[in-house]
Order: sequence, then C-alpha cells, then structure tokens
Amino acid sequence: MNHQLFVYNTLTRKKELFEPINNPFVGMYVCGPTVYGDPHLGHARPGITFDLIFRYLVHLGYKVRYVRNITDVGHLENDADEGEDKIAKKARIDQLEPMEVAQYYLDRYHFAMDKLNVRRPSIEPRASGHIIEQMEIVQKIIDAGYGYESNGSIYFDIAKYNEKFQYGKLSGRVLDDLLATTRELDGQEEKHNSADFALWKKASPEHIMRWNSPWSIGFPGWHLECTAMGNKYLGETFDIHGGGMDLLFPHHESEICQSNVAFGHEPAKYWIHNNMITINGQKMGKSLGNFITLNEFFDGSHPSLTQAYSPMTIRFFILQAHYRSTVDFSNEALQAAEKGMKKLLMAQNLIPKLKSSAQSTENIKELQQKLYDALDDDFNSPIAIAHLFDGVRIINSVKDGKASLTEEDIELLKQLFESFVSDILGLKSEEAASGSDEMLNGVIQMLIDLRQQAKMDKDWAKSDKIRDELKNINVILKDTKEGAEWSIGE
RNA sequence: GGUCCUGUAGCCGAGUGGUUAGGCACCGGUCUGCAAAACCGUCUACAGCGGUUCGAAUCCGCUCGGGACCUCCA
Repeated sequence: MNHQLFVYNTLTRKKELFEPINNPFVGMYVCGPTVYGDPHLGHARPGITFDLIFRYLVHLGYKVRYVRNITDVGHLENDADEGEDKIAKKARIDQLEPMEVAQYYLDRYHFAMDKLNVRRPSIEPRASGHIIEQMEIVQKIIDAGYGYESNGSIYFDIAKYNEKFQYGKLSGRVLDDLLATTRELDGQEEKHNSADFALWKKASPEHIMRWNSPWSIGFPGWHLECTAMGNKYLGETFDIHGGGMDLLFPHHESEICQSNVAFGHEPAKYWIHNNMITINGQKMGKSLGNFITLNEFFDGSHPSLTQAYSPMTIRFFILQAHYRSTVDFSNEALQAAEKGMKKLLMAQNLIPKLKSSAQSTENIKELQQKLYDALDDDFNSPIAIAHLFDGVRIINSVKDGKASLTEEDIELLKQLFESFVSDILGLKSEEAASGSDEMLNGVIQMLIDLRQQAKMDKDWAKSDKIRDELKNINVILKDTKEGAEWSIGE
C-alpha cells in the first residue's frame, strides 16, 4: 500500500509529508517525566500519543529508535525553595537518597505506563547518567562564545544568539516582547539579560544533587539533558522531537539554541506536540494541585471519580480525541468511552466466529483505505476509531445474518482489527479470556446447561436465578440463537 | 500586558466552502419467556453580529466566552 504520511510540524505550523532523513530509519526523541511524583492523567497523554506514533511508524515498516528520557536531576524550583532541585527537596523531606526517590517514582511510572499498554521506548536514558555529556555541550557553547560565566553559573547569551539565529522560531516568540514581559526570577542579577537561560547552575550549600565541573560544584541547566541525550543516541539531527505543548517554550526553544550553537544546526526535522488534558476546563497539572493520579483512576479512589476506570478505558478516552486538541476529563465522558471500547472489543472477538458467504454486501477494502487515510493524516485516531465502529456494525450485522462477507473479506477484516485495534491503537481486552481456564470453563458450561434445561422446562425462576447468581460473581450470560454465551464483566 | 489556541447537538468529540462523522445518553421498532446484546429508524449542532461567495458551520473582520504559554510542569 502506498502511503503518504502527513505530520503536523510545530516548527512550520503546517502538515508536512513525512520523509525520514535516513529512510527507513526514524529517530524519535520525546521528553519524558520528571520522576518526583506519582504519574497522573497528564502523563498518560504524551505517553499514549507518542506510543500511537511509535506503533504506527513501526506498522508502516520504519525502523524506529524511540528515545524517551527520564528527568531525575536539574529542574529548578521557583517557589519558597528557590534554586533547589526538586528531587533533592523531596529527598530531604522523606529522608531518602535522591536516587531512591527517583527510582521509586520511575518504577511507579513504568507500572502505570505498562498498564496503559504503552510500549517501552527503545532507550530510556536518565539525565543523571549523562552529566559528562551535558558538561561537554556547555563547554562547546562557551567555546563558541555563546555562554558566559557569572558567579560560578553559566548562562546562554540570547541576545548574541539572536544576532545570527532566529530566537523564538519554534514558539513564535519575539525577543523584544519577551524582555518586556519576563518576570522577576531568582538569580536574575547574574544574567546579562532576563531571557538568558542557565546552562550550569552553581549549587547552593544545602543542595544535595551536585557534580564537580570546571566552573563550580553544581548541576546542569534545565534544557541541556535533552540536547545531550538526543545527540548521543540519535545523532546531531534526528527526525522527530516530541513532547507536551507546555514544553514548547522555553524548553524546546532552548534546545534549538543549544543545538544550533553546539552542533551547527537544529536538532530535529519535525516537532510534534501533544495538547493538554483539562479538568473542568483547566489544565491538569502538578502545580495546580488538580490532578488525579493514574492509580486513582484505576481503583476509583479519587473523590471526584464516581467509579474506577480501567487503563484501557483511559487509553481509549485519550485516543478518541486528536492529540493536538485539549481533552476535557469528566466521569460521563469516561463512562461513554468505557462502553464504546467494550463494544469495539466485543465485536473484534466475534470476527473468528463469522460465517462466510459467496458474496459480500460490505466493502472491507474501502474500510481499510479509510483507516490508513485517517492515520496518515497526522495520526487522526478519532477518525480511525469512527471507521472501526463502521467495522463493528458490519461484524454484528453479519453475525445477525443481515449482511454477508466472503471468506476473503472476513480474513481481511480480522487482519484490519488486529492491526488497527490491537497493534496500532494498542487496545486489548482486559477481561480474563473466557475459555482460557479449562476448569472455570467447564463449571460455567455446566451451569449454562442446567439453565438451558430449566428454560426448556419453562422454569423461568430457576433459569433467571442462575443468570442472576452468575452476574453477582461477574459472569455475564447472553442468550443467542446458538445458545448462551458468557463473558467476564468489569 | 504580550504571543497563540479555541467555542460544534443532553455529554464527549471529528471534520469540511455545497453530500451521514463517530461514541455515550434519549425515544420508537425488530428479535427475546424476560433480560442483555445486536440491528433498523427518529431526535436534539455548528457562540453572536457583519462581510466575501451562486453557496459558509467551514474563509475574513468585530464582539462575547473558555483555555495555554510567557516560571518547574506532560
């Protein structure tokens, strides 16, 4: 099949034909989590967005190296604990080693992402393991004349950069505007210019995470890790750089500055940014304190949740919106997603049971084309899902004998659902597969047989009792023309 | 204040200058001992006001509302 994949490039604000720099190899770098807190719904968005992109690129046959970093050092705080490293702060409070805290939350992040069926990246480098590489880039920037020292810290000279390069091209900022609107920050007096950002920060005495360097004992600046690790694992220019829209400025803008100066060109060809998840119309985030952790979704323990939502429900909910739109969380929306997803997965399970006919009344090839067209258009998962529901209607109609498919078409349909539902969208049935446990299967089949006998005797009280009792232990019976079917409920 | 995004039916959410998005909910029907599921059908839309156009929900302008970024944040 001939594909023309178009991706929206934040750099140009346009959808562009995707052409890897070194076809068929694709390098993708995505900004990963800062591991100092439990993963929340906001983390699920980029996790799932770039998982979809990763999976689709692999499906199309590209050899993808997907790098997603772990930030376990280096982000500065700007509240009461000025200049203090977040990991270090948490460590002091908890009386733990900083790396112990990072490991704890990294494990929890992995656990949540695994539940969401987010594939692990090819490489997951940690900032703390790449201090040397970051220092080398600082030195390069200093050597090139764009870094200056001030009281043991090194800053990037934006004004000088803007003479030769275009500062703000990714985020659409204009330097003069920025200078007029930048707020008062700690350490401002050390900078030549309020827009300058730190490349190396001298550690204050109580700062725990610190490394020796030619300039001072300290730690690398906020934006350096991605430049260092992207370069190390994907080369000086790679295909895709991704992350949340909130990272666009100043983080990604600064990465472009660093790469231009240190390597002579920009880091990435395509910049892809996912939008935010909102709750009651407001961004869900750590700093706003309105976030719900993923574990709270999974067990329904957060007060604003009316029930627990399975990881696959969360995944489907996120995929039902386009990645560049905000998506507003609500119980109603999640419940709708839950039902819709079950319908989709139930239909998929029916495909092998369909009976073929000599003629097809439905056009499966057209469905196939529509599915690829949807994802080729900037990974439009909501459109793809809408078309999959057309497939659901076809499957159910064929099962009811109201439509027919040839054996060939059934096979194609099966293959399409496997590719799109399972492999690309990454949706999978969460119920214990009915029939996988031989003993359970036998016991329930016996009950179904007993109920069938009761039904033949028109003993409705007994047959309903069996159905109700089974429902109480989460076994759902459905009567069909071929007899009763059973499945495990939620 | 600056930069940018956005406003679609009860809810969530696509999309497009002229033709059904889709899901959930609701209502009617078919099927069923009853359920459930499924299928068929119906019903609620494009914030407001102007403009461009043969034609705009889709393009432009203004007004009103919501949001993001400008500070660590996915």
